[in-house]
Amino acid sequence: VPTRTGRGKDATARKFTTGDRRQPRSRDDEVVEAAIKVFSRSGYAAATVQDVANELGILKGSLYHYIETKEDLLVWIFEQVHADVDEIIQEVSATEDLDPTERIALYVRKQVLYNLTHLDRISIYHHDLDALTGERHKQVVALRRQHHRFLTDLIRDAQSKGLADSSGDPHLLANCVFATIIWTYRWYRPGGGFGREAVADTCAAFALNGIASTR
Amino acid sequence: VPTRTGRGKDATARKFTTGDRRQPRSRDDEVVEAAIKVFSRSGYAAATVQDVANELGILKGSLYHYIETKEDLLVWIFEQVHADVDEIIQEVSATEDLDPTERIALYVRKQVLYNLTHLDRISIYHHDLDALTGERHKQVVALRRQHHRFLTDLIRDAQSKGLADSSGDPHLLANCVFATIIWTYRWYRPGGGFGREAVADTCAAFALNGIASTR
Amino acid sequence: VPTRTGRGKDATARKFTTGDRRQPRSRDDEVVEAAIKVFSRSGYAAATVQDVANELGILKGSLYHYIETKEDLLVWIFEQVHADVDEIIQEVSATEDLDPTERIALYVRKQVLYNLTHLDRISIYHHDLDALTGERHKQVVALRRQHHRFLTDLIRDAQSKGLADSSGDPHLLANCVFATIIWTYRWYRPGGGFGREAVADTCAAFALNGIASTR
Amino acid sequence: VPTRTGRGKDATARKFTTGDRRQPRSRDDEVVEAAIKVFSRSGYAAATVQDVANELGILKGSLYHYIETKEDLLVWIFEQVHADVDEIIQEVSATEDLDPTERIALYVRKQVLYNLTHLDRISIYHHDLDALTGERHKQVVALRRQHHRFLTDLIRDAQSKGLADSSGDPHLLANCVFATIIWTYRWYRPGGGFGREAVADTCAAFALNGIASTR
DNA sequence: CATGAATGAGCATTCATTCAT
DNA sequence: CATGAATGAATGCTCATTCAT
Repeated sequence: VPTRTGRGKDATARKFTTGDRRQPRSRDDEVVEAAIKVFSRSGYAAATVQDVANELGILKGSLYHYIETKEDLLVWIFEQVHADVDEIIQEVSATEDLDPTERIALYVRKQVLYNLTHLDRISIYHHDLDALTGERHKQVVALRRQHHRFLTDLIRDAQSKGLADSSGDPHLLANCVFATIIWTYRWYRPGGGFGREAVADTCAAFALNGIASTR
Repeated sequence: VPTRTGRGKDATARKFTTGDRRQPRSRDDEVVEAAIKVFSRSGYAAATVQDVANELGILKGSLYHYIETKEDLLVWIFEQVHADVDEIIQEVSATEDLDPTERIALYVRKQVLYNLTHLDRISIYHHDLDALTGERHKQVVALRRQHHRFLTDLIRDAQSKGLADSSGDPHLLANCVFATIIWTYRWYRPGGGFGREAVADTCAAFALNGIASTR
Repeated sequence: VPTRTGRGKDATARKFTTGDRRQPRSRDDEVVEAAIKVFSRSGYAAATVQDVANELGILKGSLYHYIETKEDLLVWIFEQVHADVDEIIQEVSATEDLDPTERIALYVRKQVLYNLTHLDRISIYHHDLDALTGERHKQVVALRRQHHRFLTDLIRDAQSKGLADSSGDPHLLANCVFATIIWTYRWYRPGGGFGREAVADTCAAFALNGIASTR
Repeated sequence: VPTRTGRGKDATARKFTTGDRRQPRSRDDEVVEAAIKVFSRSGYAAATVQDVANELGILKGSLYHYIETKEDLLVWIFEQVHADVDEIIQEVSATEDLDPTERIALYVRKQVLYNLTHLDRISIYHHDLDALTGERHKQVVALRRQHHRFLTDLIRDAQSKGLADSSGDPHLLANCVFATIIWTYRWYRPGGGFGREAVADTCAAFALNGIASTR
């Protein structure tokens, strides 16, 4: 396992065109998009820099005008997903007049919808974390811990308000809810008979019930 | 294209010492064990045959006395896990006097316990399926579909008996239950404060509630 | 079986600088030339890709910029020889006012001269045919059959015109003539006392006499 | 190309059961026979010791009870062929009342018949000479030079007696005659329509005519 | 920006050979 | 004699990365 002393090509953090904001699509964006397509197909380890270059219609050597290492591509994908996922958490936090369970349901729905709409990114995000090395890996783990805490707090809140069964440990339950959200990337097939909304609803209901108080 | 024209190493299928049966540990078993250790650490793609050989304390070339391809190691791991997992399903099926939800709870508990006890194998089993090629891949996918069907049938049964909420599609719910079971391999850390039994109980309760009829 | 799924290096067939046409020598040509030198020394099977790279003064890995497989080198050599040999046949066919035996003599002379001038290529061409696999092998065999037929027809023609002994089967005699032509690569040593022209003359006379009507 | 300092396993030269002499078939003979079968199929370089062991129905390691190196197998094959070929020359020399051309014809016939009857050995003998290393290689080359001289002398004799065209150099003509004899191993297919005798006759006639005086 | 030749380290796999049992 | 596990060197091939043009 190589060690990599993250000395980014650009001191300033890259700002990717994310989500819906329409901007003139930069070449950097296309590069990440190509990497997403390729890595989601074969996995980061099995994918080659050549594959990404092919997807872009340029030569392997030319790709190195945009990246310094193959891992850069992975890092940028993670950054992009993180930006999107953070935004979801912000939106859920900003919504007013919700009790904890309603907030959890909203979170699950939104996150599942995002996952189903960005299956490729999310596959990489959850499948290839361990391909990140050194500092990069630590950073992502730290961020995920934050997400975990966000959900754990909501669950604890729900429990204390009697809206959720208090016999389960909030950490364990949070993991179960995350399982419900995340695992979708492994089984959902677009155009396979289930609409995204239906899946999001079912997952939200399942998770909600899962932690529900069984009065 | 000449590759792989018979002269197989052993026509008869290998029988691995699986589960609890204590037998004189064969070298083949040690090989698989080493592969499990190595692959679970770095992933199949990133792991090298050299790594496995090192783990065994032999040379890379010597390992080829036991295998024909690196993929063989993966296949054998899958076979072993499959044997174990099939057995769980058999046991759950053979248990008498259970209503569908009780049976689901038993299945979740048993399977989660197995996963937590064999985190390494299970990581590989769920992480590196796509590294299998051709016929092997198809076979595993087919077997998993059987497992999916086993659970789907139980859920449908529970719904028709009023033991589960009928508003969710059994297929989607089965995926959610599997998520709960499987995802444990990604977050559970042995010795991290939660006992296996506690986790199994929580997961089973979560899954049960998840599909339960709530009123 | 995944091997070789397209993404070929170059869809268009390579055109090698063959025979006398003097052109700016392309790197591809140098690669083939190096392969010829190496393979003719030790035989295709015993030669290593490393050897060819050494001959070129580059690293083994660099050679793979030009080839996809070691076999490619062999194929290109065969293509080159075939182009040359076909041309000889064309020239012999195009020559006017020759009776069959004169045409045979011309063919033997030309072909022997070519062989002696390109001993290295021809050694490979006749020694390592069986190293070609699959379709490639079939193609070469088919082409050789054409050459065989060309000569057989000439012999038959000569026999029917009373210019050759009719008691010998044309196929067998063609093989004997080919033996005379081809085997030169095994015994001729440049600078060994015999000039190419002298050898060509002797071979032509030997072959001609060999099939000639003796009375 | 490795260098091998021939320290034979047995100081005394091995005596193989050759030709028709019926003796209790020793295990050594079987080993050589197996090697002949295998090497003639795939060539010495491409054949593996394992292949030979398989052919014998024993394990690779066991084969090393009979040989010291893979090359031993090749050497023994060469020894066997040489014994046979020498015998042919002895017989031709011993035949009385023959003029030089008759003697040449007899030699060609006998040798071609031998080749066609032992295609496998002969293929190896003529194809894999260069796989022999060091002293062994030199010895074989020396022996072949003797054979060449035997034929050259006959041709010179015939020329001086006016039985052959004197315009061709005896050395070159000898090579042409050898070509006719040897090349059969490359084109003759048993059961392919031509009987061995017919081929031998044609070759002898071709060679005879080839050197004949064209008065 | 892009090209494409070159690097060099690494990888899966093969195989002749050895040797304790 | 035979086995089969082990060796160790080599081989074909891949690929991330560099760089002169």
